[in-house]
Amino acid sequence: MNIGDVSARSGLPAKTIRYYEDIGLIKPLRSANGYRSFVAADLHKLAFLGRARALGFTIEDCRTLMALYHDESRASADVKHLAQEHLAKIEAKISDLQMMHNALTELVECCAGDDRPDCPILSDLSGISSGMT
Amino acid sequence: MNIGDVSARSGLPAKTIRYYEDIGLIKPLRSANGYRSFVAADLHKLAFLGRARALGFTIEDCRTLMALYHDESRASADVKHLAQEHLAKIEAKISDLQMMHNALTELVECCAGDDRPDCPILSDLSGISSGMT
DNA sequence: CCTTGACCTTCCTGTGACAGGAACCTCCAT
DNA sequence: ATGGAGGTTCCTGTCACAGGAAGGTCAAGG
Repeated sequence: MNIGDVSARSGLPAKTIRYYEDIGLIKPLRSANGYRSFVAADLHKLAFLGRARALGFTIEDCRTLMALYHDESRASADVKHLAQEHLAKIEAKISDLQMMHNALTELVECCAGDDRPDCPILSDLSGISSGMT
Repeated sequence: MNIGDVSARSGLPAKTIRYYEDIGLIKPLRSANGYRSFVAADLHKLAFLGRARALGFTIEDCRTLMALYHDESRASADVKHLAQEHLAKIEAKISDLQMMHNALTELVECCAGDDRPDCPILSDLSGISSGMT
């Protein structure tokens, strides 16, 4: 199977698949013409990677997860631990974004949004302490 | 004022301040010895940038916001519009992260986390359709 | 006067996970 | 033979800086 087919089946761009080979996540064989030649196991790995990436795991996490997947003697605790650390990072990001969202929403609600120049958003950015809690 | 003082007062790393000059966000004067020489207006701009960045605005957004701030004839609608677009992006990111969080939380909760190899997280990643809703 | 150390300068590289595109090769159908 | 759709490698760009090398500058202490 060529990269185009694999791309269509896995939903991953060909660029991404080549990149994954570059960094050693997959090792497809080569045909005589130099084309990458993918087998079912490669497809399976790519699908695994696609799902792990969709859950937000980093490439290095993916590498570890794949290693664990292929390690018959793994402990599920290791997987769970990795996932929990990842969850903590997600929660931190959500928290950051939520705080930005709250602050920005309040400012937006205070802005008239008309053709006059007065703007609480700019006032806030410029360092006016609004005094409102 | 030298970059170290400005860094301490603004809370921005010296690296960041130099970068902001590189990309034209600030234009501090130079002393005879080649050191950057910051005045109050520079400090004010950096504080503005720091707050805008803390709200998650991109550098290009910051550039626009500063231009609007210095434009006496601006319409607050323009500022509000920019902020609302940014808010929409924040909401999209939160939504993405929230979905990851939900999916991952469910998987983590189903994982025993002991020394046995069986792991629903890996099963899911490998493509097992759990059938559970 | 000399040195030490803190501060400053520029310049180059690396980050994460690819996307875009150039230049070129290969295959299949007509 | 040719045209077009695939494939290949390689280089650059993204975003907002961080890290570090190599070297210049300044004030204080011996």
